Amino acid sequence: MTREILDTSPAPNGDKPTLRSLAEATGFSIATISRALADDPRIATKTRAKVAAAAAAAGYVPDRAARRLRTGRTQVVTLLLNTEHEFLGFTHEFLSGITEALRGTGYSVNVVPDHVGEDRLQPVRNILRNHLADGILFTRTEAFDPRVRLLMENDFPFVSHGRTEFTTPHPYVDFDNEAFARIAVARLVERGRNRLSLILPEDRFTFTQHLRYGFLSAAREAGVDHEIVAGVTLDSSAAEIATAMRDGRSSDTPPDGYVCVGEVTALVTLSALADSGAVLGRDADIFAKRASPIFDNIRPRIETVYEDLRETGHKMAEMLLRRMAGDKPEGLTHILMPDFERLHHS
Amino acid sequence: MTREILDTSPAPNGDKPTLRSLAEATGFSIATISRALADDPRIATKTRAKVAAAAAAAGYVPDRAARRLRTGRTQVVTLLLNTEHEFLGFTHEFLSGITEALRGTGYSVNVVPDHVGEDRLQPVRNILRNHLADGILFTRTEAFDPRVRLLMENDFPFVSHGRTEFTTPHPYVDFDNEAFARIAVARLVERGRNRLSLILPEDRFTFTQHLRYGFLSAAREAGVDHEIVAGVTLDSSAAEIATAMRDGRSSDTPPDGYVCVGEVTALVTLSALADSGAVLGRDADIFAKRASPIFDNIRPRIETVYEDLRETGHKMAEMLLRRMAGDKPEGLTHILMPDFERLHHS
DNA sequence: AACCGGATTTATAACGTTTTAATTCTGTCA
DNA sequence: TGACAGAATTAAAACGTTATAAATCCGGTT
Repeated sequence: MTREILDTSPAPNGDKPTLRSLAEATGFSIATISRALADDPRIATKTRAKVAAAAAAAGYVPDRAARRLRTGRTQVVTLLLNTEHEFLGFTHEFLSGITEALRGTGYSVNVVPDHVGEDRLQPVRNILRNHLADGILFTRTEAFDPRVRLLMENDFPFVSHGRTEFTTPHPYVDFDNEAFARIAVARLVERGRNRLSLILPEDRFTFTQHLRYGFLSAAREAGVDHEIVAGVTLDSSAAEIATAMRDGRSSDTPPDGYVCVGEVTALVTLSALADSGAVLGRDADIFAKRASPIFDNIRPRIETVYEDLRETGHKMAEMLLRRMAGDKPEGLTHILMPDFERLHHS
Repeated sequence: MTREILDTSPAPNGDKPTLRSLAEATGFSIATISRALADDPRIATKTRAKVAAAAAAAGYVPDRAARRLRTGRTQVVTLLLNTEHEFLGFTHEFLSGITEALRGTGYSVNVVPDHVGEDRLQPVRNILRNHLADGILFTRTEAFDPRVRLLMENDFPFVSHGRTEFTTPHPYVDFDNEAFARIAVARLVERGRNRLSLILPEDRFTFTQHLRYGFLSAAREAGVDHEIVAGVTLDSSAAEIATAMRDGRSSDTPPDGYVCVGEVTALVTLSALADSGAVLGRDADIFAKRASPIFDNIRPRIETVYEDLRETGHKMAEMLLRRMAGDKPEGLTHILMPDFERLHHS
């Protein structure tokens, strides 16, 4: 009878160690146990040691729900992840970097889809309103990204992948896309190319401007012809990009140097060249940015530079940890440089 | 004075609607509000309507921490994700499928790294012990996967990507790798190839056995020579695979038909062929499985079949939802077939 | 010997839910 | 008129934590 009544407690409990069970085991009160585990100096050192031992013996782990309810802290980091387009391998490397940095910190990663076409603010509002996370990471940052504005207004910890043009500083990790574009132009010009072509991402993203500026100014400085392909972006389908490429090839003066910001674009360019009878190295050259090792095995070989997304994710998560711990946003920025070395990434 | 004391509540609250605030607003008790929102038939229909209206007006959303503490349900699904190796695009497509299926269900995805080299059981134990999720998804399933055993013992909801050889049924989604291997062999043989070669994943994974069986039996039936490359697996570094490939090419009777289970292997094979002076279509052919659209733009073209990982993730999440809702594991299995159609995946 | 102050400890009230057991309302029937 | 069953509501406890405010303890003074 009695056991039936007791049995109705919501969590079967079993024997999960809790502050209460530790209190009973050690003879101290729940409050003392709690403080001792937090290493509160008001608790006698000897007591703290005893409690720590008991906790270890019982394998005590604080209940996240209870702590969260009481403190309002979730111990969760949300990643707003674009699930439409991907830079090959982006998601994998990026996410791996994040989980790696968060390992052992007690924080876990929560993935929420971010659709560029829809309202990008909605998931953020949801997180803010219901305190669904202690911090946010996101990608594909826009020049005046509304998410950045909203999060700054609420003084909510976040790190963006990519800069913005807001004057107030905020934590970010970015790749130096301007430097990439300049390097790409320089290398192609060195090879004697003088009609350069570039396909940009959508205008809204900040890095699009960096790429444009780097490409245009380097090309002007070098005094070579150059074009930014119209009507198509990095996120266009492979088929659309292929069509645009073919159109370009059939011009009287087709480009002879291609700067490719993504792997898909690079492959499409490569196949468009092959399909139009042009020979790489003779009729044109390609310089591409890549995030995965596959280009080591693409033939003909093309020159590439590596964007380390694992490192990017790692750095972003580290910064977010600091920000959540209360650090001021000021110093928390990092810019990764194009990497020439990483040629034989396993 | 008084306001200072009131101000010490841990969550600033602000004006976040809660059961209590709804109770005050409507004049009903907290218990009634709770039941009304759950559509409990014991509450008068009129009352339920009033409460629903008030909740909607206030934009009430139940507090996850409180509900979790009370009920023990987390509303979280954990994905054990391999962060070492990746099938190109695997993570992105798979994760997208999962989040898509979970959209609007109130469940969120939590990503926890799974290192095949280390103890794969540890994250699972952690989740079970501390009730960190209501369900688990994982990949790279082994024939007698200890995670499956542990989860079944605890009657904890999960869906594996890949089958096991346990006799007790459990939910899974798998790709028909045996069919893939048979098709690959058949196509290569049709093209007149009679010395086939295959690089397998590590032996521990169930799908390795399916691939092996499909390959060996199809090759025997067709009466062609065949080999499974020794000393190297799908997860070996590109460099190691390349070396093995080159060794194979320099034999007296090099293979003339390659079955490639992953994209990296296919690209390495392609580059090894090119580097050794062999011409695709004349000296050898490749048949590959792919999970991303890039092969449309690889030249020379190779024949491929598509494994839809977005669909895989979607199905797995759907099944997990059913399982968490209490469905029996019996019917919850699904096997995806190799897809020939998906040639121009955007 | 009573007392004081700093060092330790503890009772207790939240945090926002769900749910058991009890209570209050209805209208009906004797 | 009063009792009563059924419908509708509610008080209160609990989930496991943290933190406020109050209560003990102890050695050293007066």
